[in-house]
Formats: sequence, structure tokens, C-alpha cells
Amino acid sequence: MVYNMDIKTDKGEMMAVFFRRSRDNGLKITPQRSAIYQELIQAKDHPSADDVYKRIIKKIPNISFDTVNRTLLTFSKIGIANIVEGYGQAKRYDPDLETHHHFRCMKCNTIIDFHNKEYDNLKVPEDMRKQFTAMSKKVVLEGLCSKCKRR
Amino acid sequence: MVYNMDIKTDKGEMMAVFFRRSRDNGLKITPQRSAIYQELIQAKDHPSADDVYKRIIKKIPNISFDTVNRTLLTFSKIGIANIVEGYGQAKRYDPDLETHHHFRCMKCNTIIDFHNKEYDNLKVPEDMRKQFTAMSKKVVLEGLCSKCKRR
DNA sequence: TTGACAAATAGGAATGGTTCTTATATGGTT
DNA sequence: AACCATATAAGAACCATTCCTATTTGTCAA
Ligand SMILES: [Mn+2]
Ligand SMILES: [Mn+2]
Ligand SMILES: [Zn+2]
Ligand SMILES: [Zn+2]
Repeated sequence: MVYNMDIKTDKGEMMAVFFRRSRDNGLKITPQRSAIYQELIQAKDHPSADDVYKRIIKKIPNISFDTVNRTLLTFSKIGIANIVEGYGQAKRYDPDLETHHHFRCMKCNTIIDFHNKEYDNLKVPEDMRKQFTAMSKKVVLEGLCSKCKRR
Repeated sequence: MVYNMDIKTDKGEMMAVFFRRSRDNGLKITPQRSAIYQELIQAKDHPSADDVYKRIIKKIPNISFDTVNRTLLTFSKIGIANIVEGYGQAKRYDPDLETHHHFRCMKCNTIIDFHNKEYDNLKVPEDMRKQFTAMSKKVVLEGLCSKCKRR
């Protein structure tokens, strides 16, 4: 009883946050939005919009892909979901093979190189190294560049 | 693909590496390939395939986008260019707002969460903090997951 | 130096993901 | 209950990427 109460409570609280954040941002609570959020919080695989769409269409057969996509973007804008770092844009190529890290502007998509010894020397955690073969290890900072900050 | 360890920053030496690495991998040296590599090493902005195409078409007016795109992918395969971490796939959504980090499988695109105190506590470097507003700071590991490693 | 051939290219079509447009429907408020 | 700003469905448009195929070209061995 107690063991899955925790999970329920957790999800319940997430739903509460969803309702409050939506209200605070003047967003209507629609059956589609609620269903999409529920589907998202029970996913464990960082799903794409299309993944969510394919799952949710079983419950709401006439929902449109556009609604799922738009709603997920809305969730990221009101801070109840994140887009996994870097995804969703065209590939970007880097001829510099030296170890370095990137700052990425969320607004203008500029990618700025920086070097940092502490970051270079990070160890891959033991438990990760056991299971997986990490071929690259990078710190990614995301935010606003100086130009975009000014506005 | 044959890799080796020499990493050069001088443009002339980078070209030499390009020629040798191409030969080592049985790739023909074509005017298109050479021009694309030259264009890439003088770019300072982590260009997309389309960016490179738009620049290079001024020098080789009848080059095709497909050649530019395919060639840049080839460069990343033989280790003379990198694709900036994470780019180039569909957006992936994450309902977990707690601080955590990601391991991404380069083969099957699985994204695996992991937690790590040392990573969480990394400081944004002073010079970065002066110039930019960093809103997120994540460590990204890329490599092969246990499933894909087996093959 | 030349000829054969595997590899690479151009160009266009196909695919996949995302965003836009517009007519209709609806949640939240009065 | 009625209103209206917002949200939705459906499909078109758009953009990045990959695939297809006829033609060309770099490489290498003769
Ligand atoms: Mn870089
Ligand atoms: Mn995650
Ligand atoms: Zn910017
Ligand atoms: Zn994998």
C-alpha cells in the first residue's frame, strides 16, 4: 500500500502542478492537454512528440498530431517539461577536435566554445562506465548570449 | 574506419591530416571534398550542412546539397569533424524537472537518466558567467548502451 | 599513359519532423 | 445561458535529411 502510494502521490502532485501552472499562465484545462501531460509523466523514455501522439491516440482517437506537438512545446514554455538538451535542430558541425565545451544560446542558436580544466577532468561515474561505453563527455551550458540578453 | 590520434590546429596541417585520413579510409580526394573541408575549418560558427552549402556554392556553383551533407557526415565518421552533441534528431521531452544528466546512445538513440553529485555541483566558469546567462548546465555522455554494445 | 572500375556526384524524389493556416469547437467567465 | 478568447482538427506548407539512379571521376594496375 505505502509503496505505491508514493508513486501515486508523486504523480498526483505533478498533476496538481500542471493545473496550477496552467491556470497561472492563463491556459485552459482541456481534455487533450490533461491527457498529454498524463501520458508524458508516465513515459520513462524521453519521448518525441510523435511517440506521445502514437500512445495517446489509443485513448483519444481523433486527437491531432499538431495538438500534441503544440502542447508539448507549451509545456516546455511554462516550465512543466524540458526539451532534452540540443535536440530538435539541424546537425551542427565542428572541425575543432580538441577537448572543449559549448555554451548554446536558446534564442539565436549560437554555439560558443569554451575551455575549462575542471570540466575536462570530470570522471565518468563508475556505475555508468560499467554498463555503457561513453565515447564523449561534454558539459553543455544553455542560456542567453550577450546579444540576446540585451533585449 | 581508421582513426588516429593526431589533432592539429594549424590550417595547413589540418589539410594534411584531411588528405592522409581520407587515404587511410579509402576515400577519394575529390575537389568537392577538399573544398568542403576547407570551408569547414575556416568556419567559426559550428555551421549546419546548409550553412556550408550556402558558402561553398559561391566557389563551386553546381555542387549539390546532398554532396555537402553526405560529405560532412563522412567527415564525422572518419573523425575529422564532430557533430555538436545532441543535434539533429526530433525533439525529446522530459517531464522530470529534478537536476539530472543524460547518457545518449549514438546507435539506438535511447536517452538514459543518471544522477551525480559531482556533476550537479559544477560551477559555471567565471568568464562565462560574466558574458552570458546560463539557465541550464548539464553533462552529456554519448556512446553505446549495453544493448548496442553487445553487437 | 591509359583503361577499367569502384566510388562519388548531381539532381530530383521521397521521407520525416515541425510549423502554419483556417474554419470550427469549447473552457472559463460574466 | 451567452459570449469570446483560446484551443482544436485537418491539411498544407516548410525545412532538414536521406534515398535513388544515371552519369562522371579519381585511383590504380597494366
Ligand atoms: Mn566547438
Ligand atoms: Mn531525463
Ligand atoms: Zn543569442
Ligand atoms: Zn543503444
